[in-house]
Amino acid sequence: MSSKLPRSFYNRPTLEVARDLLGKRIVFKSNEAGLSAKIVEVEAYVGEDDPACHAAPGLTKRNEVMYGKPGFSYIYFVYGMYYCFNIVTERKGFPAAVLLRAAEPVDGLEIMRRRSSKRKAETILSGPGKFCRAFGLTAEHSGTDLTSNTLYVCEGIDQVEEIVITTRVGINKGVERPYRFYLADSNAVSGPRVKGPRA
DNA sequence: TGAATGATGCGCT
DNA sequence: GCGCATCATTCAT
Repeated sequence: MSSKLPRSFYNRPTLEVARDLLGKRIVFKSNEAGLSAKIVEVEAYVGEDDPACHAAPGLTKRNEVMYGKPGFSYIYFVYGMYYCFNIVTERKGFPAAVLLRAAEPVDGLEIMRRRSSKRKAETILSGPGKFCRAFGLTAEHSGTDLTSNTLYVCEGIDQVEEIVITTRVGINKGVERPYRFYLADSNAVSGPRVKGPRA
């Protein structure tokens, strides 16, 4: 078992945390399964001044986790059927988080495949809704401490190579901000690619 | 291979 | 009511 990231990792500027999460491994242990995956695509949502951030309207019941301590999960329900998994960043009181958009299966592929409508490994976790469905994460898991032993991030296995920085996907406000990060050589990235060869 | 669209429910004005 | 940090399916090219 490799080393779990400490809370200090998350208590930093959100754009740095987002970039540094690429290549790391997300781990979820439940009664049903032990799952893990390599993070290949993320987006940053940074404070009340970021119009696309859920904290833009100020503190509400829904977004209160983002105002709390860094290193906790923020999971919300969207479009009537999907969940999105985020990691809270920066100091308590400053609302910011990193959305996990895509990953590559490492452990528990068969269990993820059973929960997915997809067959190929590289498509099972290629999207924020698909990631939560295959991992079995729901609103029940929002507010979980990522320094716990059930849900956490640990050091990556492979060396991180080229990182692409571009604009976020699926939003209508704050579209110009370059807050999306992905690994250029991954075939599991969900959204549009800025450049590069086709898979 | 890409554009359009329906599914489906919650939070907030 | 409307909009939403989505996805799978359907239809067109």
